[in-house]
This record gives sequence, C-alpha cells and structure tokens, in this order.
Amino acid sequence: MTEKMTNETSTEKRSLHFIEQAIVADLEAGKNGKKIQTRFPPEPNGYLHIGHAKAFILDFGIAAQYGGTCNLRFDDTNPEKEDTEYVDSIKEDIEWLGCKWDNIFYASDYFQQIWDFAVELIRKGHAYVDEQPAQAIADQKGTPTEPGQDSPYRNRPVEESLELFDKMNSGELEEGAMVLRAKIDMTHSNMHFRDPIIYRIIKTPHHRTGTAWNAYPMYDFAHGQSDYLEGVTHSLCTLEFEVHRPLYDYFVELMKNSTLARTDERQPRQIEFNRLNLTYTVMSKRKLLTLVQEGLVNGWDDPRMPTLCGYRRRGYSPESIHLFIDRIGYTKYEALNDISLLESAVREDLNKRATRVSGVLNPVKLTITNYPEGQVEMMEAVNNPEDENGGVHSIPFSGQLWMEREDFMEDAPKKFFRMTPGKEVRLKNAYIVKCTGCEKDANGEITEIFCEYDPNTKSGMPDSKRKVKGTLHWLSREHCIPAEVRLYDRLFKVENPGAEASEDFRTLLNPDSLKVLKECYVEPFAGSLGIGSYMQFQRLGYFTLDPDTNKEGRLIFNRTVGLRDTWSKKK
RNA sequence: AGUCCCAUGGUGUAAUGGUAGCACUACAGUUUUUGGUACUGUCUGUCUAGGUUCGAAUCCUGGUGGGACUACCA
Repeated sequence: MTEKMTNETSTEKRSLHFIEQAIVADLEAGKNGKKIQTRFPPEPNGYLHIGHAKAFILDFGIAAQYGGTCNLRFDDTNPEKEDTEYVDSIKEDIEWLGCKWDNIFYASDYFQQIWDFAVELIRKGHAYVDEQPAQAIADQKGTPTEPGQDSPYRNRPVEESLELFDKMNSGELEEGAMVLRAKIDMTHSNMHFRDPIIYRIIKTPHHRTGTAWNAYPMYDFAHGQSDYLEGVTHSLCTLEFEVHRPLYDYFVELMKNSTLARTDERQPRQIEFNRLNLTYTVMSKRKLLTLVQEGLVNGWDDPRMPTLCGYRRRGYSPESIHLFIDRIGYTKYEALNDISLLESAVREDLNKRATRVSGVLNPVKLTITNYPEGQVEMMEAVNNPEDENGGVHSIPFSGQLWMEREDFMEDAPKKFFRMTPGKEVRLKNAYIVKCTGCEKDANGEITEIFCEYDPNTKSGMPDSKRKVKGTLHWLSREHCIPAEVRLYDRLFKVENPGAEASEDFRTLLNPDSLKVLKECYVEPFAGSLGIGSYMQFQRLGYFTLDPDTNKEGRLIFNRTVGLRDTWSKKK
C-alpha cells in the first residue's frame, strides 16, 4: 500500500453525518456488490450557485471518501430551457472547486431506453395516452385533501395508446395535444401517484439531440431511470424531492422487472438533505436569471451574485467555499445559514495566504515637514506575517505621502489611536511621526496633514522599540499607482429575501450593493501580483484584481471581504 | 386540517440511552510595527405535556410550531 494521502481541505474532526452513516450501513450490509456510485445531476438551464456547490461537494466527496464513482450527468429533459452555454459553465465551475467526475453523461443519452421502457409499461397496462387538455388533467387531480378522478382515457386499449404514443414523437402533433401518463391511483394520498404525466410533446429543438425527438420524459420518468441504467447506488438530492421518493422507488421496481433490468444487484436509493439557504442571498435560479436579463447586475459573474463564477470573480477561493460547506453540514432541517459563516471561512483561508500590500482607499495628503527634500528610502515590508517563508518586498518612502482620511481626527476621543495633532503614531515599516496640524479648504474639508518624523525610529533602529499606540499605512505620492476599487455589499437589503419577496423581489435589492472608489492608490508591488492572486490591503480587507482591469495603468480591484473593524463600532 | 418531513444557545451543527460539545456572531481581555491575526474568557440552548427507564436531547404518545406536496419544470 502507498502512504495515505492527506486531505488538507478538511482537517477538522467531525462525526459522520446521516448520509455517510446510511452509506456505511449499506456497505456493511453488502448492498450493491459493496460498490458506491453517485452523480451530480444539474439541469443545464443556468449557472451554478453556491447551493449547487453544497450538493456536488457531497456527491463527489462521498464517492472519493468511499472509493466509489461519481459522474456528472446533465438532466436535459426539457429543451425549452436548456443550452450548451450552461453545460460549459457548469463544467468549469465544478473544476474550479477541484471536483473531478469519472464520466460525463446526459439524460438524453438514455432517451431511447427510456422510450422503450415507456412502451413496455403501456404494453403491461401501466401507462396510457391521455388526450385531455392540461386544465382538465389538473382539475381531475384533486387536492392534497381530496381524491382525484379517473381520466376518460384511462382504460383505453393498449394498442390505441401504443399508436398514439408513436404519434406523440412523430412530429405530427402539436405541443399539448396529448401526454403519456402512468396508470397508478387517482385517489392516492401522495399526489405524485395520481397518474403522473411521464411524457409530453416539446417541439423546441434539443441542444444535443436536435429534432430527433418530439416527446420527452418528465423528471420523474427520467431521473430514477437514468440512475438505474448508470448503476448509481446513492442518489442524493434536496429535501423537496422527498415526496417523489415513493414514485422513484415505484419506477425502479418496474425497471427491475423489465427488459432493461440490470444484470447486477445494483439498485439506486434516494436520500434527501437540506438545501443551502443564506441570509441576504437569493438562490432561486429563476430570480438570478431575472437579475441578469434585466441588467440589474452585470452578468452571471457579477461579484455580488451568489453564483460560483460570481464568487470566483469577487475573489473567494475554492478552499474557503469547501471550508464553509464543511462547517454547515448536511441535515434534514431547513436551515437559514448566516452569511457571516461564509465570510468568516473566506477570511480564515485568505488570512493564511494573502500577500500584504499597501493601498489607500480614501486618500488625504500627509507631509513630513522635516524630511529631507527629494529623499527617497526603500522600506522593507513582510509579504505575509502568517507565513515564515513568505518573503519581503520593498516600498518607496518619501516626505510626500498619502494616508487614509479616516486615520485622522482633529478632535479625537481618548480611545482614538490614530493620527491626531500632538500625538505620535507609527508609519508601518517606517518611522514614528508626530502630527503637527492640518490645513483645510473653504468648506472646512481637510486638504493636507502635517507631521514631523523622528529619524532614529526607522524600523530596525533601537529607538523604533518605542511604544506607540497606532500604526498607519501610507504610500509615497510620487511612487504609488492609481487604482479603482469596487466595494461590494449585500445584493439584498433584507435578511431573508426568499421569505419576504411576496410581490416583487426586485424591491428588496440593496441600492448600495456596489460602491466604486476611483481615487485610490496602491503600491507598485500590488500591480505585479496579477489576476488570481490574493492581497490584503493593510487593515482594509482582502482584494483581488478584477479580470476587467484595463491597460491604461489603472488597476481595478474587487474587495473580496472586509476585515473586522472594531474601531467603527466603538465610535 | 390528507400524506410525508423537521424541531438542540442569536445562527449553523455534534452528542446514536450515560458529564449537552464545536464553529460563527456578540461582548470583555491579553499579545501585536495592520484597531488585522493569534490566544483567553463571558453571555446564551435540548419547542411543550405525558410515558418507558436506574438514567432521555436521544425511545413511545399527544400537543405546538415550521416545511414539502395540488407544473405537460427539475
């Protein structure tokens, strides 16, 4: 045996959740020839969001954990909504999170077999063609508390159904002309057993099979069938499919007794877990699509979107998403997870790896009146204090600096440890300076701050040991480079837009969700780090370079997540 | 109310009949050349009423509360 590979993404100890326990139990019982096979089955009708990540991290994770197989299967049974654009983005996002599929399958791969199965069901009297309009079928369905009524076509001859089913697929019928229904029980307490529709006519060409088919299977007649044909052993899905499980089992049982029966012992089992809900976040694909289509955000990868490509562009690392998913767990309780759980996971991961660079987001001039004119010194800065091997880089220092406007107060309260007249403060990696005053314009706005430096307090010198309460970041006006910074806030202003969006969820949008700061500066080193690298601007948060960054020497940064700012709360 | 599912601090999640623990949040403190990080501490919890048991968050029954199901979506 080779040495065991360590999985670095989840070193935290945790007990097995209920799905893992079920799998262990099945393994111990010797089910499915002691094999494990899962699948991630997205419909290619939109971009993947973080809720999907919770699902596929489980699907791929379970397979990896128990030496099984996990396939990516596109559930493409409704050509009206689906597109190859989505197929491509889904693959990209799964790979970004480091998950690897064994095979790529499509439900459309099984259209012929599912068709054959339907024909067999008709022959055996388990299905019939219904020619009623949709409304009539809905009316006969009853309600959860009242039984339904049989369709007048329910007991039509097998040969007739067979003939009509063929017509449904030939292209000669219009959409809605007729459907194929399973013949089960119109009085069943589970609505899904009231003769569910299993095939309908759709004339829109399919993104893979084109016009080869005109009749398409419904979810309930495709999902379990695909699972069974593929050899899936554990079909993991979200809680809302719980009511579908009896029907899933019903059809699997019929498949076992059909000409499509497997030669091995494998039989898929559906297990449901809670879907991801996040505060201040909309996870509905339909609503996310609306945001994109109406231009309320700048595309699926807008950094405010909860899509995986949105988080990627904002600068969230794949590791932090794994960490978050690992912490929230899988249960049957419909939880509403606080967004701070995600943000804390991002900060924890980025803190270990983000290069510390200087940036000033809201600049004001700081002039050292006693610093030799024209002198420039190179100051050494540690790249990452959390990483001993992170190395150093240098920052040019001069008497003409930028500092953060918030770091100065003319009349400061006692607990203000930053710059204020008469008090000493340290310039990070440089000298201790004493503030001597400031200059204001006609409106009373501060235009420049003055200070004097102590030449013996440069970092490394003996006098630099002197205790000063505050440490400020700075940039040399002559040497820094202009930048634009985008600060992202929550897209929605209410905690639970899902629950509160009774009329129009758009009214719940936060108008301040994007703030663009144009007069920003960063040190030259920040520009050299490039897209994809993580940076922490001193005390301001974590940033990444936006892919849109242009070439005119202006860098555009996205703030991934802010740091804790206890000062703002202490006031 | 028909069937099914769920209920542990503010949030999420452990404890699988035997000391209710962890993470996040909030608050307080220590360290710190980032008011960051790290570390320490504090606050706060088994929905309710019965039953079984030496012993119940856990098993049983009733209640309460929340959710799913009534698409030719998945």
